[in-house]
Formats: sequence, C-alpha cells, structure tokens
Amino acid sequence: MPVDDDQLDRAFTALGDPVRRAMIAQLSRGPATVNELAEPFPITKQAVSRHIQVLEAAGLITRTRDGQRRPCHLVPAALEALTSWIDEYRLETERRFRRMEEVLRTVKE
Amino acid sequence: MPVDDDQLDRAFTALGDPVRRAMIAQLSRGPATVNELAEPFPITKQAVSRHIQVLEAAGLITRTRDGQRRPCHLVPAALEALTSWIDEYRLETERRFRRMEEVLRTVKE
DNA sequence: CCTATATTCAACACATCAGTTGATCAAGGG
DNA sequence: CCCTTGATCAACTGATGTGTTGAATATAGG
Repeated sequence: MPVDDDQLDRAFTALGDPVRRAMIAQLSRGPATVNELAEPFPITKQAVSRHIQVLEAAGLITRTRDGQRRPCHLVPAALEALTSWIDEYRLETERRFRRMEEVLRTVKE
Repeated sequence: MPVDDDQLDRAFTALGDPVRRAMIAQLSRGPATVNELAEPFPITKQAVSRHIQVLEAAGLITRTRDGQRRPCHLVPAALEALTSWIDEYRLETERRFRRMEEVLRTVKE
C-alpha cells in the first residue's frame, strides 16, 4: 500500500530522533502511556507528550482511551510501508551492481 | 551489522526530506553528479550540494572522483541497516499481536 | 463536591535547517 | 597561461523543532 510524500516526511523525520526511536522500541513490547514512556528520559512529560504527537501524526502509533490514560500502540503496517520504500531502491541498486559485475566478467574473457 | 545511534539519527533525518528521497531514487538508477542531481529541482546547486553532504554524512551515499566531477553512489548496505532496525520492532509487534489473538481464541472456548 | 492524577495547551527561548547570494577552490581544455 | 566548468565555502535569513514553565482540561475516586 503506497504512502504519500508528506506521510513519508513525517515518518522518517519522526524516526530521526533517539528519544522517539526509544519509544518505538518500548512500544514494540506493548502499549504504554505518556507517563510510562516518559519514565526513561530526563525531560518533562510535556516534551514526551509532543514526541508522542509527532509519532501519531506520522501514523506510526495510534492512541486509545483507558480512563484518564491515553495508551499508545505501535502500528506495524506503518513501519512496513517505510521498509518497502527503502527496499525498492536498495534492491534496484543491488540489481544494477549485479548487472555490472556480469558485464565485467564477460569483458574479462 | 549494528549501527550507532548518531548514524541512525542522521540516516532517518536525511530520508525525512522529499528532495533527498528523490535523490535516493535517482541514484538507485545509477551514479550522478551534483549537476545531474540538481537538474530536477528548482533550487540552487549550492543547496543541492548540501543535501548531498547530508546524505554522505548519513552514510547513505559515497562519492568518487572523475576529473572535476564528484559522482554520488548509493550504498545499499546503509539502506539495509535501516530496514533491519525498523523490522526488529515491527516483527516484535506482530509476534505480540499473534500471541494476543491466540489467547483470545483460547479464552473464547 | 473536592482533590489527585494523566494529559494537553500556550507562550517563550534556543538551536538547527533549508534556502539564498557572492566569493573561492580545483581540474580540464583551448 | 587563461578561461570555463564543477563544486564548495561563508555569511545571512526565515522557518521549524525541541525543550522549558505555567495554566488548563478531563477523568477517577473518596
């Protein structure tokens, strides 16, 4: 499933921050609230709250409601869209390299 | 092969820009110089030159010398490191989802 | 109802980024 | 040796991002 350019902007930029990547890692082990996500970091909860908003706007997480808590959940399909984008160009490059090697071997004979 | 945090910062941030992603796409079809990479965009070559420096610092491309030209080459291994990072957490999340479904089915009986 | 907890909003400071223009450096070709 | 071409450096501007503090909102629970 294709993703538009703005969505890729937001998703890749979101991953370009060590705090947000650590949050992704934690969320892969299960849902977590703002407070739980904030715990490992020496920053305020407001700052954490905004990191979460960045991840949500990027489509990388969704949020549910549980009383006064707003647990975050990782969205595997969004991650998959990113690897698909990257793989397209990696695979094309690798195919091109193999074709070049082929030519070099042929010439050498 | 693991990648350190700063390298992930630089690489993901580099991909968070549509101009740089378009450059990646072009480079997957073959090496290109600054001038060739600048051609599709309505920005100055100095700006393109700096985008290239960002991609190089991120390890996503390397540069060679060909007379006065400095062709850029995509580095597939760097792209692979990114998909590996993402996949680790996507797969963990999918495994967790499957375990939850399993539990739900068991409880329903 | 009142209070504590979880989260968010608003306004501000500071740093980084993407773009510009103008000057500079490096390599090739007449 | 000059001149052109490819690329980069330096300084500046405006926009965006990340953090802070302080106030506000919403829900739970006695």
